[in-house]
Amino acid sequence: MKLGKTYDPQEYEAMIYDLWEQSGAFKPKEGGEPFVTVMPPPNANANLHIGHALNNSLQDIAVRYQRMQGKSALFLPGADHAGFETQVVYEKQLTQEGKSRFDFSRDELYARIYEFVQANRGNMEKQVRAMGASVDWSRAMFTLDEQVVKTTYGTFKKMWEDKLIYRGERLVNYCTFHRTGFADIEVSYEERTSPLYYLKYGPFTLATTRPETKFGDTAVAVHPDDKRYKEFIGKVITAEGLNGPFEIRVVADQYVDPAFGTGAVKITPAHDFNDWEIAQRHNLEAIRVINHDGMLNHRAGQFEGMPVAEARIKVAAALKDKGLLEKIDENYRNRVGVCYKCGTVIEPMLLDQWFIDMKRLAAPAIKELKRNKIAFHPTQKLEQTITYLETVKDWNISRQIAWGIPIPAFQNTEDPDDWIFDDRANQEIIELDGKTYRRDADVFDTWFSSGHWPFVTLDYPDNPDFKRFYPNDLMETGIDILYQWVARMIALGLYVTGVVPFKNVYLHGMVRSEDGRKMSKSLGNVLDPQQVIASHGSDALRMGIISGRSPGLSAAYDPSKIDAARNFCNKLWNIARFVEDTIGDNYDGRHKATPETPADHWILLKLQHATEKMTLDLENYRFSEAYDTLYHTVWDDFADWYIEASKSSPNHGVLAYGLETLLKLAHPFAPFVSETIWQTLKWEKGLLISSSWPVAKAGNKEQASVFSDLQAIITEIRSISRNLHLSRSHLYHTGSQLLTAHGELIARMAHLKGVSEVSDGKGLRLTSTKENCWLDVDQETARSYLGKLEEQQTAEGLSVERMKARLANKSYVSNAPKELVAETKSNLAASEHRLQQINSEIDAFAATAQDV
RNA sequence: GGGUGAUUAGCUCAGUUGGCUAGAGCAUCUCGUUUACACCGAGAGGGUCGGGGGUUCGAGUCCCUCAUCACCCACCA
Repeated sequence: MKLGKTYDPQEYEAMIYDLWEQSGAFKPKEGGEPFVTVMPPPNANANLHIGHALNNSLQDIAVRYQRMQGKSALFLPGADHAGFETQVVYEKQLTQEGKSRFDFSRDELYARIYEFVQANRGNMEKQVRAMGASVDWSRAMFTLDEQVVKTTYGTFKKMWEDKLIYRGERLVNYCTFHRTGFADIEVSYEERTSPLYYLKYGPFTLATTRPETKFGDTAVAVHPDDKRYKEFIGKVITAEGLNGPFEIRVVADQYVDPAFGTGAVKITPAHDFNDWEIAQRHNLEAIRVINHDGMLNHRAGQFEGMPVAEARIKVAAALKDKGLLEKIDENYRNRVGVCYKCGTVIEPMLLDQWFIDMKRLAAPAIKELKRNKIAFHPTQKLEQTITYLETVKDWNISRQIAWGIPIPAFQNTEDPDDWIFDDRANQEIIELDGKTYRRDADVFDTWFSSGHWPFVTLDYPDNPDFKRFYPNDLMETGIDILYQWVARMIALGLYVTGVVPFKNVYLHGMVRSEDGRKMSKSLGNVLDPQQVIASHGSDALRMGIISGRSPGLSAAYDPSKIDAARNFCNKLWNIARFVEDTIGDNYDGRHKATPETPADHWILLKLQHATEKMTLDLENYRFSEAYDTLYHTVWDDFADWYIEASKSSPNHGVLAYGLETLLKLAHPFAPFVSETIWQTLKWEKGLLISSSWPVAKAGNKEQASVFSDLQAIITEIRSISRNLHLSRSHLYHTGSQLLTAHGELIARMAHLKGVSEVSDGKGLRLTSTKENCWLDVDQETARSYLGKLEEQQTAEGLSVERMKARLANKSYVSNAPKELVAETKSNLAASEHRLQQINSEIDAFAATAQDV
């Protein structure tokens, strides 16, 4: 294969992915220690966003690395039916057609959404492929697959039997637009200005933001110690209302803050969470005033059929007319719960729902977490997860939507209290023991079933996959769903399987837009990964997106990093072109990477260090650091130094070995370009994806340090040349073996006319080396360098002073590690030598200055 | 109200257990077409690591404190 001048990802990526897939490399190999990670399932019918790109990249880097380490690596893909999310999308489409979900029965709606999802499926998987994810497609799982449903039902039944699940009428966060309840965690809050109305209630004045709920009031509450109201506690008082006088109880409760408003509060148990709590304590009736459509009901009399917001104003006005409204504080700020999808104000609504007793479910999980059974990256998130599980309230898992897994609970049509579990949930009506049961119309919260993901994907409990690959090694997902998903997976996984579901949790932060804002569809600043892949290639996206990123921290998307990564691919490409050109078509002695020159030793040592560093970083999930090492080893060490040096004396074995090593190190990060190049290596028959992680070959340290000396000389010459605007100067030395041996190399790399031996030095003496050598410049030109030399003299002098002071400090010498002290000593010696060189060079100038 | 994180070069960000002259990419300036690459090469400039205290031989890193920003949790009638 003749390689083009620049790497064109478009030309190779699809082909390479096919090659991998057809080779079976994505499947875990038989036997061996497993490494397992399951993909957080992207929405089946939506496009991947940049967060998925980050997620997939991190997981795939880990998997490819572990695969090359010889593990039986499994990256298991999936697709999410995404319950409510998808239904919302479908509802929008219905709206455009002038229809509403309420035009259909839940079963009809389910069928329609199913078709909708089927029609749009496949796109997402294509995009996962385009990102290079090395997933085992044969094990792909959809969150509505029979396996998932079956296992979820099994858990529901087990929890039912363990009394971890209960059905009850409770206040639930309810969106009157979508007409479904939510879990606490799904409600978002907005700070708003809400008028605070002061209502007259018999002897009380009480402050409320919700006068329209007064028809559901069943008490007035005061603080037990509030002297103002002592006489009323426990009494029933009479107050004037809109429709004449009414009676209401006065209760005392610690919850009431005497300092807020008037210290007296109306209690509406059916529409306020705190009031509900108080009602439980005082045995108060709960009267519904608001219907599921968000309208007031008959309880509100003349206001029946009015939406809440309108009723609020009208009720206040009516109260005012009757002289029952004392005042309105228009500037009151409070936080209002809203639906995270549509922004509709969440109404606390009394509903019969299924709840999970989270205290009991979470307790064993908390215990395991405290025993450090799961390593968190970043580590601080462990503590936060524990705190969350310790304080979490019971979890409402019923959703009044169509798109989801039906709840396998049936109610006796004759006896509302008679609920049974039955997994024939595909039927609406079942008969049992001569009785008729009707299925609960609701579906599960999608997070209830996705809480099973780490094992349901492995065909829990009987499939050998489960026994082999559970628990997972790595769960990688966004930090935004730590509680929503990760915490619940841990609790549910432990409950169902008896083992925590994964050993490591890696939480990536959010990818923000370039200007640092949140990326969102509504802001119109989302970035399509497909576009990045089209313009820069998949590898560039992978590396650019993980570069400089820390777990748990949000960071802006930086296109310059994608550019850099694209250029990096091209650098690799051209290294390959050079190496393959240099070693020629007949090369086949790849095992003889015998170092000869100092440069050979030096690059072997560099490759060894890079391998060690990257291995350590990848083992510890420090992706960005590993990439950084790769980048600079490839670019700075191999391309800029080794290749340039090898133009003087090419060592085919080391060049080939170096290229192979770099391709291996690069492969987890840049799988496409590395594999593409690998396929051009004549002596390699297999696939890079299936090859092994490099084993470091050590170079000789002393030989390597000779090359470091040469680098110092070359760098100094380049610097002086640039500073003095020299071009093609000459270097003289007085019998230096180093310079005699490597004159050609230095001349080439420092862009000199030549290097030659003389009996007496003249010109500008180099100060970075122990060798006696001079750049051939006239006194006039050399003198113009004096300023620079003096700067160096000052800096070097400071450095010497600092190190001397340090070594004079007895505490340092006795407390600091021995190696460090030794290093300081040798650095001091080197520094002193350099200073001496600089000093004598400056003195020489002074001498010649007097001559003039 | 409680909690967590962030504050490092013009911009976006690294910096693992405290270790000596704090890094990267991009941007800037100067030069350069020497048989891989202009998606390039060489050189250079740019930071009192948010402020103030403390611990230590040594602090970007640990402790205290203040400030600013971000996020999470609770949720105010």
